[in-house]
Amino acid sequence: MSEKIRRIAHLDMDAFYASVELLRYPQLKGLPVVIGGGRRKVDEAIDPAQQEQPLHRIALADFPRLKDYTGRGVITTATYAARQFGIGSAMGLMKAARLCPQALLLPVDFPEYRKYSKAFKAVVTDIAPLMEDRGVDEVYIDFTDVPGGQREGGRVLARLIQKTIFEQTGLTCSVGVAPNKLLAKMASEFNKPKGISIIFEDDLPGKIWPLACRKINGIGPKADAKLQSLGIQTIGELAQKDLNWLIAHFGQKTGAWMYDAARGRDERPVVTESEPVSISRETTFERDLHAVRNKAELSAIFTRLCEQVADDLQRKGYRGKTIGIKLRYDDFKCVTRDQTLETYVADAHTIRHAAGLCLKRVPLAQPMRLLGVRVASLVKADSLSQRGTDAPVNALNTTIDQLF
DNA sequence: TCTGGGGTCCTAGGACCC
DNA sequence: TCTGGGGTCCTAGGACCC
Repeated sequence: MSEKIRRIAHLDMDAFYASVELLRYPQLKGLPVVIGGGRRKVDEAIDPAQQEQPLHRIALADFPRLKDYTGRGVITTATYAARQFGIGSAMGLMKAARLCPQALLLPVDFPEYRKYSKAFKAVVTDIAPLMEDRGVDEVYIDFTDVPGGQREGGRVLARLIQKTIFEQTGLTCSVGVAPNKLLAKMASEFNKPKGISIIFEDDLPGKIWPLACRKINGIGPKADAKLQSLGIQTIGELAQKDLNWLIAHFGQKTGAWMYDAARGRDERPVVTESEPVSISRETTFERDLHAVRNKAELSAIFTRLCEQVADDLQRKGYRGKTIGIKLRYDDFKCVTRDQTLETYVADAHTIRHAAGLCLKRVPLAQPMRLLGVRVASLVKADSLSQRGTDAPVNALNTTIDQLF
């Protein structure tokens, strides 16, 4: 019997939101469909007489079209048929409407996607318990010690998971299995949709080095542009640079990380649980607002954001002591301010007060398009002193808590 | 009528302490 | 008086990801 080797899988649902919508609206199969905006905004694109109807009861001919949409918003997902028109995710809806006015427009329905997300993750953990959640449609799975996880480099187990997810949810996914997360993530992209890719260490020169550096999870547009300006296009070219050269150009941490990444090295474990670092709410306004001219409107939005954050904190059982705001001006420039309090809080009033002080430290002459409220330095509410929600957490309290 | 919302992590400077 | 460190916390900005 051969020795066990580390086998990490990355599983990525195929066109997740669109696939969930197609389960509900099979009549949309093959048509250009775009998902984006909220139901209310999308409603405005429907005949007023139909607006109270659930979408599934609206005839295909009456479905909202991209051309009838007005306002801000971006595309979350576009079906393959829509992509043929040059439409892609993160594109503005208005721009997409110019490219394909007749495309059908569906509102984003997060509760529905979450339902399917839970369902497919339950299938995964049933079969392989060491799963790391990477968002609504992605997970890492440690195959190493799972029965069958070593067979054919992980292909047998990947096939089983794929098949069971399809049986339970009707959704398809792609899986990459490799010696670590870095390579598994790249491998899952290889044969989309419904793909399985198995990568071993020896595959590095043949399958990884020809790829663009941008395929490395963690190299984004900025780092890629800088690499290109240094004459590096592929991961193979990156792997030819020595450590000190990379550190000189990208800094100690990033340089060393790039050096390892290009060699397919990554020791990060699959993490099954983690605590949140911050909780926030933000909103882009329907139109740009000005601190003086639109004071009442802004104030109402600001209060609502604080209430929502407070509600999120309480619902999830956290308190935080760093309160911050974020705003984006009409020219898309962004500023943040934050302030750390003496105590951990989770109530809307305290948050609103602290966030208000932050807002006062920011230039407000320019019209803005977005406002956000954030609470960080989180602790679990039940880990705090018993003496009620407002008990100060100062040095003395901490000492007492530790003593008893 | 360009450009959402919710996150994490890193850097870098200053304050303050040892 | 001058000369260094190291460590932690706080704050602002930015890259990146899903």
